[in-house]
This record gives sequence, structure tokens and C-alpha cells, in this order.
Amino acid sequence: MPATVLHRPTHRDALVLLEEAFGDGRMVTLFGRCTVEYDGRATSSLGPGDRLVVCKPDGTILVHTDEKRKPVNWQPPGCTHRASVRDGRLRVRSERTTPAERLDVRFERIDQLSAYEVTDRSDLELLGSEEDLRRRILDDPGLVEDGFVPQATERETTAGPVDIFGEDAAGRPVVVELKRRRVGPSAASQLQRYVEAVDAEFPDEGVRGILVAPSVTDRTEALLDEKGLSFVAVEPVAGDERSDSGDGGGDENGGHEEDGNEEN
Amino acid sequence: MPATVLHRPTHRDALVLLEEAFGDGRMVTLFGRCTVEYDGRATSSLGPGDRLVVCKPDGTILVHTDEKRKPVNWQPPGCTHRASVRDGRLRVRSERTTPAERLDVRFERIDQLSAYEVTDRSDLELLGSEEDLRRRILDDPGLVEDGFVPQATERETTAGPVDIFGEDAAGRPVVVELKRRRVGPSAASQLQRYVEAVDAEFPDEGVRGILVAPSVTDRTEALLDEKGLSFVAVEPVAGDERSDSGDGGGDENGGHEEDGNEEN
DNA sequence: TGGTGGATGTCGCGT
DNA sequence: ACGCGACGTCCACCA
Repeated sequence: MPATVLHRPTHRDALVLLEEAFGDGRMVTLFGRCTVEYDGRATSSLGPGDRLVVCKPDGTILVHTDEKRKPVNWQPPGCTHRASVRDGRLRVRSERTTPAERLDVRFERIDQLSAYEVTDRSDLELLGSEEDLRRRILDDPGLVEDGFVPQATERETTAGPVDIFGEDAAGRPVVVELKRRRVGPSAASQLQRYVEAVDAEFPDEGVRGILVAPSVTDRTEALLDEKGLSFVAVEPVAGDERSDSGDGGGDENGGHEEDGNEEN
Repeated sequence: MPATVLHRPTHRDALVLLEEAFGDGRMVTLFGRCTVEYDGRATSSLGPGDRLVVCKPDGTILVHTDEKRKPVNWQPPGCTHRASVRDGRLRVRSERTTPAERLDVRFERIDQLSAYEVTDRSDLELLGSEEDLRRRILDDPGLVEDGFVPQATERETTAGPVDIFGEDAAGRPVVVELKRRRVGPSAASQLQRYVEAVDAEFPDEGVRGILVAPSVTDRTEALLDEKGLSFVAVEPVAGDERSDSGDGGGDENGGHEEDGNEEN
């Protein structure tokens, strides 16, 4: 029984299924009119409205409105959720400690409650992260600069770990900070902190700092100049100069389409 | 009709309701076994598994597994979603430009499809943000330092906007950076950037920088010292010294409870 | 458990 | 549209 659904259940019927599902480790979705109160790292209050509430077996709760990618309220994994009926109304409460946080969802009307058996899970494979950029640089250090020799990754300094530490053609220490996308001032400051820390380790050796990213903003460029730091433009993945390549077919007719010969 | 649900629909039946719902501006949830491909700012691939897919009328798509608060895949608001059936299988595609991004969800099995009419919406009221901390300081500048006089908020500098700009008792310029929670090295660097920028505006006036937050990490403390910056401990909301007050009742018995006299 | 930094971060606000 | 910084950021990793 992969999915159970109750249409416009009473609050008591909803309670029964909810507790069953919480016990089973099933994922639950609730849709209806509700209010939400949160207290913990901050405090928030949300008046009545129609929302989708998702309860995961790992303790996560999400409250979604019809807009935006982020939930309007939530509780992170590891929380304990509990359902009850007060004054004839369903209430879902989620709590945790460290930090102490509580979320209450009170339903005025329940349109639908579903419980899902979740069995399978695959791992996400992702390409284009900073990790991929690092691999690219280590494969071909010349992308940073001719004669650059990487010596360590995540090298510890008093200011924190340096993405890539190495030497330039002249044998001077080089600190490389990697970013997978266009960067702002904070990246320049981060690099500067690392360079200062390494500079204290290697006095009078003229430690250099190089920011490697697809691009930088103007203000960041100025900041780098000011601090004597460099910038080198590299994309996180090889052929990716945002060339908008691919999509070689004029398909994608809108409307109601059933079956189609186009691959992809 | 606030909620429509199809239990184990055929892929074609699902298609019909999906397109109807996309057209109506209804919110949709799909549960079933699917694969997900994403290409855009990065590239990702997710093998078969049981997931909850949420499609919002504003163009948002979320793909949730049974774990974690963040969706394993998603598309932000403003995207265009479209459903089709290929080789007898439902596919939901979401696309946008700037940046060019595409998400494909292909279903192997559909356990449930629901469409919800979302009518009402209230605004979230939140307490304890940096904004609240700012109000606290402006109400009582002595929290920062005796004799501190705020002169401007969000004051522009070449390095960006300063949270609170003012003068100390001796008439020296003061840059205040606010953080609602315990801070790390990046906040110290941010303050330093602002102080340098203001210092260039007021040469030889000895511009001061003060970080106002609940607390700082050790390394950040050292960083502040090194740069001649100060730290002042202030909570974002008044009575909030994380005193763990309240909860003055031994209620909260677990288990199946229907109705209860406890308020709250 | 806390520190540190990445993220397809998202989001709002200003230019 | 881009720049910039906040966020109840979340999250993995590591001491």
C-alpha cells in the first residue's frame, strides 16, 4: 500500500492516520486551511491560509504556500512531530532541543491528508560544483598560471583551510581560492584572510593570492587590486563557457501532447 | 472543489489533470517512482526512487525524498512547467532562461496525483531578525557603547552599505555591523571592508569598527583584535538571553490524545 | 557539539 | 538585469 489518502477527513480521523503514519515512518502531506506559530531561533506567526504541509519520517516539516521555493515555515530533520486534537481541531507540533525550537500547525479545515510509503532512494550525481573546479585545476594547473605547481588541497592555516596551496614558477607560495560562480567582495576578503595567514607562516617570501572563478564583479575586482591579489577566469566544468549549446531540434510544441518521437 | 485527487492514475489520466491544474493555477503534488535530470547552473542526475513532487502555480517545482529539509532537485519560481507522456510515461518538464535551466521528472509509476485550489494567504510576521536588532540599537544606542550616536542606517560606502554609521563620545566616526546570531570570520572581514572604505573618506580621524552580535567564535575574536575592531554582545530581541524560560507545565504526555485542557 | 565554508543556495532591495 | 547582503539559511565535513 504505497499511498493512503483521506479526502476532507474529520480532524479525529486525520489524527488517527497521522499517528499511524508517524509511527510507520511514512511521509505525510496535508492540505488545508491552517495557522502556524514558530518559536526558537526567531519567533514567527502566520495567519490563516491554505497551505501544503509535508512531514518527513526523519523529522522534517515543511509548510508551503502557493508561492516561492522556500517553505514559509519549517522544522529541520531530527525533530519530533506529534499530532493532537484540541477543541476539535487538528494540531501538528514539531519540537527539538539545541537549539530549542517549536512549530505548531493548527488546522481550521483539512482538505486532504496522504501518507506515502517511501522505499527506494538513489544518490544524486551532480556536476559543476567547486569540487569539480578543483579537479579541473589539479588536472591542468596551467589553467591558473603557467608554471603553477599545486602542493596541497584544503591546507590548514590559522585563518582556515586553503582550497589549493602551491608554488608559482618562481617558487613563491601561492594561495588559490576557488568559486564555482561569479563572485562578490566576500570571496576577495576570504582570499585575503588566507593570504595573510600564510604570509605569517612564510615571512618575506611574497605569498601570492589567486581567485579562480568564472568572473568577478567590478567592486570585487577593485578590492583584489587594492590587496595585490589576482583573478583568473575558469569555468567549473570543461566545455562550459555558457555557450548555450545543444538543443538542436525545433520540437517543444506546447499544448496537450501524448507520446512523441523526439528523444530526450 | 478545493482538492482533487487521483489514486494510481494512468499516465494519460495524470497528464490530463496536470495540464488542467497548470492552466487553472492550482498547486499540484505527485507521488511516485521517478527519475530526475537537471541541467543549468550545474548538472545533475537522480536515479529511480519514490519521491514527492510539488508544482506551484508560480512556476516553482520541488522534488523531495523522505529525508532532509531541502529538495533533492528543484526549479525556482518563474519557470514554465509542462507535462507530456513519452513512451507511455508521464514527464514533467520545467524550464527557464537567464539562467538557462531545465528540469525533467520522468515517472515510472504514479501512486497519487493531487491538485489544490489555493485561495487565501497571510503574511508571515517574524521577530528576531537583524532588522529587529537594528531597531533595538537605535532605540538604545548605549547598548553599543556609552555616548554612541547613530547618524545613518544603510549608509553607502565604496565597499557597500554600512548597517549603522555614527559617532562615538569623542566624535570619531563609528561603523557598526549587526548580526542576529553568533558570527564567524566573514563578518569580521565584512566590517573591516566597511571600516577601510570609511577610513578613506575620513582620513586621520581614526574610524572605529564595532561588531554587534550575540557572540563571536574564538578565531573571529582574534581576527577582530588583529584589525583593531571591537565586539559588543547584544541579542536580537530584548529579553532574549536564551534563558529557556517559559513552559511552566508538566503537560505534553505523548501518545494518542484527543482534546485536552491545556491551553497553548 | 561547535567551527567553518559551500550551495543549482533563495530572497529582497536597490541601481 | 546585476550587485550585494541577510537568512529561523541548510548542509557536509572535521576537530
